[in-house]
Amino acid sequence: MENKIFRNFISNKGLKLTKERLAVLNEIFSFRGHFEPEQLYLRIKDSEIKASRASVYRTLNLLVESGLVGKVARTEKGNVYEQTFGQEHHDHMICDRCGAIIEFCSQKIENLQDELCKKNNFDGTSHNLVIRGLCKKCKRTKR
Amino acid sequence: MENKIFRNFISNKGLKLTKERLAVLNEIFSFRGHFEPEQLYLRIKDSEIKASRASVYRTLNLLVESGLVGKVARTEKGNVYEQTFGQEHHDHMICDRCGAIIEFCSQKIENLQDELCKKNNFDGTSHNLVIRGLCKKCKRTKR
DNA sequence: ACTGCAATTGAGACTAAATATCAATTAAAC
DNA sequence: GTTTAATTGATATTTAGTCTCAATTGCAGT
Ligand SMILES: [Mn+2]
Ligand SMILES: [Mn+2]
Ligand SMILES: [Zn+2]
Ligand SMILES: [Zn+2]
Repeated sequence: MENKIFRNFISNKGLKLTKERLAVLNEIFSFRGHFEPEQLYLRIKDSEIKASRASVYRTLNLLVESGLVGKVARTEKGNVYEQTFGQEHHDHMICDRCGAIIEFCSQKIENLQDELCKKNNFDGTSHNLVIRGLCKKCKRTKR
Repeated sequence: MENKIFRNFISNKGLKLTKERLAVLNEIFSFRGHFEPEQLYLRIKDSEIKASRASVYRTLNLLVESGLVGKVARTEKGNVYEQTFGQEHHDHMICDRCGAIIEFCSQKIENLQDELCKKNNFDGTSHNLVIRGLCKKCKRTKR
């Protein structure tokens, strides 16, 4: 399914459907959850059809552009991504100490955002809400 | 005023009030708006009392810890900061076509975020909400 | 199936933000 | 003034991500 959408996206842009791009796509959609480019590359490096670090980064950008993958946040270390196709929309809390990521979704907040867009004559298509702080565990071990 | 708060913070932590730290503080509070560490350093390098790049970064962290300065966002390029003392908190809508930035603040959303943090046992210290789409002007000229 | 060619790949060079090192300096407590 | 631990700054280091470019490959046209 995501495969079909990607093929469509690639062909629409006049690009080529390479085995490396498919390798990245398949690796991402072989599991659920958040991931960093480097980790993704390490997995692909040891898989059947490999792709270089450069290709992983390049394909990742294409996937974000296609809407199949989303950039969750930019942490101290780097970017964090997740598959978005077939996933419920949600936002994130990120622990500044251990990097733990908590997912949440508030329909009330979503509605208020829509309201604010209307009030500002803004045609909102996407949003990104990240709350930072300390997770339950790290809050206890503070200082 | 911010000067006094900083002195207090420094002395409470058993640190030293150096001319370099004061130089960074004063430079930041000499203007309003967002800034990047490198730009700040370049300004300080040419000012009366100088400070090295290392000291600028180190002092910036202290200022964030003290609450006088806030980390606005982590962009592709690096961190963006702003003075928070005496400033109203707000979030942003960004136009994907022309880059226009609309600032807004919703106390209702803020409250809902606090609620969600409590529910998740998360000690939230900051948040970042960006809504993307088309601004009033670009919505009209669509495609 | 063959050809032509622009798009793509990958190894490694490169960039730049941020941190670490450490000898020399300095704030401040006594 | 003396003492001492904190601080500074020049420089080295780290590292996520981009860039380069010769070799390769997907694919449109025949
Ligand atoms: Mn998520
Ligand atoms: Mn806000
Ligand atoms: Zn944590
Ligand atoms: Zn616009």
